[in-house]
Amino acid sequence: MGIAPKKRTRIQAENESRIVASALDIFAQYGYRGATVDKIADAAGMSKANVLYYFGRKEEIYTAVLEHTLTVWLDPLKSLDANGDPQQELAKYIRAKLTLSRRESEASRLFANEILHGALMIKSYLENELKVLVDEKCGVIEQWIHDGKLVAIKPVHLLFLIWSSTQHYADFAPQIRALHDGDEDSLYEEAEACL
Amino acid sequence: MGIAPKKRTRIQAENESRIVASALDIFAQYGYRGATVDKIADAAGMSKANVLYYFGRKEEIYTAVLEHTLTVWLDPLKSLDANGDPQQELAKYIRAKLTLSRRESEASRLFANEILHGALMIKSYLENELKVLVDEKCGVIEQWIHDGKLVAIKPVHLLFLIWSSTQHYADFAPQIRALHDGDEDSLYEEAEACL
DNA sequence: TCGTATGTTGACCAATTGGTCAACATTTAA
DNA sequence: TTAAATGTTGACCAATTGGTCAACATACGA
Repeated sequence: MGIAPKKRTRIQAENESRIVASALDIFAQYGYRGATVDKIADAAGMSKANVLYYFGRKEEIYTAVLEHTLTVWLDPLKSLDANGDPQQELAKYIRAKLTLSRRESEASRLFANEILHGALMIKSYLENELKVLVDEKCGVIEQWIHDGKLVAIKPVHLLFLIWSSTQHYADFAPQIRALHDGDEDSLYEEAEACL
Repeated sequence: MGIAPKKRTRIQAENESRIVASALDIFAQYGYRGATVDKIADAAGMSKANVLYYFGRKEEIYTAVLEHTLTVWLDPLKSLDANGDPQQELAKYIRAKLTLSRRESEASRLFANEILHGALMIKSYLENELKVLVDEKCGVIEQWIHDGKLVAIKPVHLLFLIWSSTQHYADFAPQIRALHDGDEDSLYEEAEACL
C-alpha cells in the first residue's frame, strides 16, 4: 500500500499557498506565539475555521512555512563552485545572501526567531541536511586554503561571519534604521562595498 | 511637589532583583509573548500575585529587565579610546563583545528578540542614547581612517559587522552547535582568532 | 440536471493567561 | 507590646485563542 498521490484540487493549491504566504508575514512579524490563526486567516482573506480546514493545527502551518522557505534560503550556498575563483565565488555568495536578506527579510526573521528560541522545529534539519551541505562546502574552502588561494581561516567560522553579517541587515532592521543616516539603497550599497 | 524619593525596603530590593533576574531568563528563552508571569514567578520562587504586587503589569517587568541589561550591554563601546592604538582598541572591543555574548547570552537573545520584532519598547533608546554614542564613536573611527591608521570603511558598517559577528555566537547557538564539531571553548577560541 | 465531494463559516468549547481582590501573614517603628 | 505598614497568596474574573462541529454553499463529474 503505497502513499496515495492525493490529487490536490485547484482550490486547495490556491488556498494553501495563500495561507503559507500570509503566515510567513505573520510569523515573521509576531513570532510563533504572538501569531494567531485568526491573524493569518485575516491576512489570507478567509475565516479561521477555513485555515484550520487546510492545516489541522497551527503548528502545521508553521512547519509548512519553514519548509517552504528553507530551500530558497539554502540555495546560494549550494552553488559555491569548487572550480571557480575563490575570491569571486565568495563575493558572489556574499552578494547573493545580502540580496536575499533584503528581498526575503521575512524569511530571514522567521529563521532568526526559530533559532533564537531553540530551533525546536528545524533541529533535525540543521543536524542533517544543512550539516552535510556545510561540511561539503567547508571542504571546498579548506582546499582553497591548502592551495594558498585564500588566507588561513577556519571555514565554518568564515561561513558564520558571512551569515551573521548579511542577515544582520534584515534581522536587526529597526536598530539599523535608528542608527544609519541615509536611505536604504545607500545602506545596502555601502554594506556590499564593506563585505 | 517634587518626586518623592520613596525609600525601598530591604524586602522590596531583594524581591525586585530576584524577579528581574528570573525574568531575564524566561523572556530570553520564550520571548515576550511566550513568557508568562506564572513562569517568571516560579523561577523567582514566589506566587504570580506577588510578582504583580511589585510590578503592576507584565510589560513593566519586561522594561525593567531591558533597562537593567542595557547598560552592561553598552559598556564596551563606551570605553573605545580615541587616543589608543586603533588596532588594539578594536581588538579589545571585539574581545569584550565576544566575552559578553558568551557570558550574558540571555541578555543578547533578549535584545535580539526585541529588535527582531520591531524594537517597540526600546525604539526611543535606540534613536537617542545609543545614536549619540554611536555617532561619537563613529567620529573616532573616522578620525583614525583620516589619519591613515585604519583601512577606509564606513564606520557604522564596521560596528554592524562587529556586533553581528560577535552576537551571532550567542543568538544562533543552536545552529552553531549543530554545525560545529568540537567543544564550546575551542569554538570561542577559534572565533576570537578569526575576528 | 443532479448528487456527491469539496469548500466555508459562525457558533461554540476548553485551556491559558494577565490582572484583581479580599483575606491573611509578617515586618517594623514607636 | 501593639498597631500600622508592608508583604503574600489562593480564588476568581474576563479576554484571548487553538481547535471542533454542524449547518450551509459551491464546484464538478456523470
